[in-house]
Amino acid sequence: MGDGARGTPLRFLKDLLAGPVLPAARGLLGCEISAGGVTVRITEVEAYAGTAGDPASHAHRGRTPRNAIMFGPAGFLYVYFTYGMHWCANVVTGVEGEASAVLLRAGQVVSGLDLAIARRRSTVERDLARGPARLCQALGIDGTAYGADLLAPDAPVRLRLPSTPVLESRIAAGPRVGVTGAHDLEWRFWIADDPTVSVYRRHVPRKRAQ
DNA sequence: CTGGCGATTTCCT
DNA sequence: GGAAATCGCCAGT
Repeated sequence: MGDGARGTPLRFLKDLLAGPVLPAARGLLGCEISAGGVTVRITEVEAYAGTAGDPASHAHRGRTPRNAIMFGPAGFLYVYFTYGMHWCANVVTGVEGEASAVLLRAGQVVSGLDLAIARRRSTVERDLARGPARLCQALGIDGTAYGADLLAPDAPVRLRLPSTPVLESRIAAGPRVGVTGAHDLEWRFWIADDPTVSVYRRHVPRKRAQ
């Protein structure tokens, strides 16, 4: 049974996610994520290296109840609550214990448009999943989806490869959004010229900052 | 178009 | 107690 999966799209996706986080992040572009009757084509992601010297990662200071799922195997969903009201979704990547993950920053709603519009205030189709919190809202993802197996057919949140892969030449890279430090790392990836990619805003400290 | 700011809860020091 | 991988609304250019 296990050998029967060799060479299949599922196996390809598993291997992609189990590998280094930067190729995994690039490979997630164009993939489709489905939840709550809505499917979104991923157009923008950010890589986080977990414990491997990335101060911006939630796992940088070690395992906590919130980030525990990141320390497990690849292909599971890490969702976190932030700014008092927003949920954001990550795909856990790499090997067990490494805690790397890819933040899903934006996408294009490709099915379940009515449901997505109902969950969001905006009726502007381009903005339905433009931003990590908006993407979760459009898909109806919240804390109950924490730890979902994205590759299981009966999971509440599912991930699948694109029907037509995104060409490497169409992938753009830049610094991560909202991250206080590590502006030199270009670990944000998006599909060039896609209108659903979120607008880049450099992180501005609210009060005094260094 | 750009930039500023309030909302509101959880997590961690 | 303070910051946080954000968003939507507001004002000014």
